[in-house]
Amino acid sequence: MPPPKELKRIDEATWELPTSFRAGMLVPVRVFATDVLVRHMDDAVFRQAANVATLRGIVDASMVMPDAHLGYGFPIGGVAPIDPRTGVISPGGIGFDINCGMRLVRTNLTLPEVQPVLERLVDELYRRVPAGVGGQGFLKLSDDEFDAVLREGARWCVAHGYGTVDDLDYTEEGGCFAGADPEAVSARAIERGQNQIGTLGSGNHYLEIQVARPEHIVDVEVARQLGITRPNQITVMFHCGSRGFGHQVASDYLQEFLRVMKPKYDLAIVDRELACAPFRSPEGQRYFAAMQCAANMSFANRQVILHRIREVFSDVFDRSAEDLDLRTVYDVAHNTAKLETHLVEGERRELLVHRKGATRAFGPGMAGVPAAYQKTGQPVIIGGSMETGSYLLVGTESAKRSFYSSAHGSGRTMSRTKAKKQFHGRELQRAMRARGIYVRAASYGGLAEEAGSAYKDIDAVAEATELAGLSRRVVRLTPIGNIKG
DNA sequence: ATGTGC
Repeated sequence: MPPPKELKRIDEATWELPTSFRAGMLVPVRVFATDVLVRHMDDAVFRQAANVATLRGIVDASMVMPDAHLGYGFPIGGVAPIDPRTGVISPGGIGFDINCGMRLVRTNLTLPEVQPVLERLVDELYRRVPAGVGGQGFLKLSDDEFDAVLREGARWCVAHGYGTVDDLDYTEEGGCFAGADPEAVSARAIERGQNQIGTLGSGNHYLEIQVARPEHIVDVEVARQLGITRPNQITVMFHCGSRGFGHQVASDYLQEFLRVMKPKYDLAIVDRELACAPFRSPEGQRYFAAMQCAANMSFANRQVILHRIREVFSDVFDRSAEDLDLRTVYDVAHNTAKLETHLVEGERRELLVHRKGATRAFGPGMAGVPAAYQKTGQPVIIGGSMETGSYLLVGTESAKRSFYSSAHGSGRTMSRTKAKKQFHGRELQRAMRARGIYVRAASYGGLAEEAGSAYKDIDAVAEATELAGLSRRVVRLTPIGNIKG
């Protein structure tokens, strides 16, 4: 389906849908994408983004990132800044997988050192990082310990031997959202999440061994400052979130919001998937506190996964993790809502920025960017499909136009069902091995769903992200080993 | 995304 005829081009990679597009729109829809990406965007994305534009308290625009696709209520790749004094908080604008995010880890190893042991490395990682639906971790936490994880996130992990202070310095918010309150979390969510720390999950969650080929370095100087210094340097990237825990938190509050929305707050919504509550209401505040628990659970999850990665590399290379210089380049969330101060029409305003399938992308010099990256800007990670590669980028000053938000991945072009029919897991695994990518998967059906051709062209997404001014490319990372959830 | 849907 072609994009709606009301969509007007503003510049090379920016488009707008005016408020006349549908009844009730308070602000326009702003789409950041190239001509090709806009033409291939599911038309449901425009409809959903227009629905988001009707939410109480939305400021400036309902925004769409270059990799956007259909989501629950909001598009995946959607950004909505909402006034916290007058507006709402909506779980559909954050996603079921709260603080789903990416972590990039660098090593001082290069391809010739890793190639001979690649299969053993991937097999060991597959053994030590549980993947798949319902996967349970090695960490058995007491009720009190899990409570502390929800309050402290990755900080708890580092305090208990799973990582270094350095990891926290290179994690968004230091790996801990400050307002987390476990009192706001249901017993059922805790039951589901308690044994899931250190697990990858399923769907498009993965753990990947990558190589930074010299010809794929876009900005040598920035790459150097981010620790990518050697030709064919090996990196490890993984993508996962808050597992059943975040899913339960989202489900609990969606139900509650649907009950109270109309009778208690006279909130009318155009799609029930946009269920929301006033941010300042008791229900809104409790969801915000529970959502931050899930964000912290997710930071802890990625921190423990890194600990396992260090153990595996250390075993396989018979060298310490310090000696292998296994360091976090950055850990960044792409499913959150955060209170941030932004400049709107010359006025500084505190806004609740919903980012769903959208990466925070702070520019150089901004508070919240690690000291070592103050000059480069915050690292932004765009995860591609397991066959094609991923990008490391950095935030820019010009990203103020998206409230400092960027793309987060490739975005699907083919439904999971269609991909499963078209591809076969086992064959795909064989074909990938022949092309130099060794992949282990929790399920062959799940592997088929993640075939590279079921996704948008990652190069096109990264290029559009840069053209729209949302961030700047640093290096493209190519997979050589992959663990699929 | 998810002990995968009403």
